[in-house]
Amino acid sequence: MDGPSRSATRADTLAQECRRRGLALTVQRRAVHDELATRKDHPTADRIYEAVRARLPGLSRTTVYRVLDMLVEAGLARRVPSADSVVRFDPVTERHHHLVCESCGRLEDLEDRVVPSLKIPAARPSGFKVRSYSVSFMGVCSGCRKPGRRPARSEVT
Amino acid sequence: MDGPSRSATRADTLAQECRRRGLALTVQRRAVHDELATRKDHPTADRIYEAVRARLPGLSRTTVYRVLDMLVEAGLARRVPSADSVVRFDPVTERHHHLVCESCGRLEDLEDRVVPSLKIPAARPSGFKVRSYSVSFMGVCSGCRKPGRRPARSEVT
DNA sequence: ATACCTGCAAAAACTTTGCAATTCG
DNA sequence: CGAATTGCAAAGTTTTTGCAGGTAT
Repeated sequence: MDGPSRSATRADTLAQECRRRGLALTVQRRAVHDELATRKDHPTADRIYEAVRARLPGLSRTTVYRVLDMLVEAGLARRVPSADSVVRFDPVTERHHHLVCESCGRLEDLEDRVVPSLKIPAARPSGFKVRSYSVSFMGVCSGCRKPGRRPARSEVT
Repeated sequence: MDGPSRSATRADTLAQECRRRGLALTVQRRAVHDELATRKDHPTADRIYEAVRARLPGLSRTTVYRVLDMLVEAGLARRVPSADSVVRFDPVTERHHHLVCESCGRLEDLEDRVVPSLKIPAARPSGFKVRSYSVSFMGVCSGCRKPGRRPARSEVT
C-alpha cells in the first residue's frame, strides 16, 4: 500500500523544484531534505546536522544551514517562529498551527481543521498585506505537567 | 491629561511585582522595564541595551538579559515568537496578535478585537493543556511592497 | 547586616562569510 | 568543461556563566 510511485513523492518534490530552478540535486540536499521531511519535531539546523552526519560523514554544518535556506526559498520548508534564540524548521508548508509549551519550549503541530478558519484581514491601515496565518496555542505539555518535573530546554526533542 | 496617579501606573506595576516577590527594585530594573514598556517595536535585548545605556552609562548587556528574563518570569513581559535567531520582547501581556513581514521580519501588533475569538481547544490527546493563544498573520509590510525595495533585516525597527 | 544584584571577562551557542577544492549537468 | 556547490577555517552575533564587589531592604 505504498507503491513505488507513491513513496517516490518526497524525493520527486525536491528533484522537481531543483530542476525548475536550475539547482543541482546534490547528495547533501537530498539528505537534509529527507531528514527534515521525515521528522515531526521542528528540528534546529544543528539537530539536522547531527542526524544527517551519521549517514553522510563528510557533511559540514555550513552546508546544512545553506541547504535549509535553499529549501525555505524553494517553498519546501518553513522557519517556525519560536520564542527561543534558535531557528527551527518545519517541512509542512500547508496551513497548520502549533502548541507551544511555555515551560520547556516544546512544539507540537495542530492540524488546521481543529481550528475554525479565520477570515484573512483586508489590507491594514499600515499598508500591511496579509497572505496567510498561523495560530500558536500556549500552554503546558504533558511532560511539564507532571508535578516536580521541569524539563530543561536542552532536554526537549 | 495624564495626572500623577495615572502616569505612576507603570512604575507601580514593577514596584508591586518586585515587592510581592521579594525582589530588589533597582535602577536597572526600572530603566529596562520603562524602556520596554514605552516601545511598540518588540525590541531585542540588544536594542534595549543600546537605548537604556544612553541614560544609564554603566549598564551592562548581561544585566539587560537578566532583567528581561526577570520581567518575563514576573509576567510583565513576553517573549515574542519570531522566525529569526534573536529573541524579541513585548510589554503587552494581554492577548493580541501579530503581523509578520515575510520579507524583512518586521512585526506589527494587531488588537485582539480585530480577530474573531477562538475557542480554546480542550486538553489535547497528547496531554497538552492550552491556556491562551496568539495569531500570527504572515504577509508583506508596506515598506517591502514598494517595488525594488527589499529592506535588510538589520534595517528593521 | 545580608541576601540579592550588578558588571566584567570569558565562554558557549548559533550563524554567516570567503575561498579553494570538488561535484553536477 | 563550466557553473554551481561543498567543506574548512575563521569571524560575527547573540546569549549565558562565574565570580568579586556593590546595593537595596
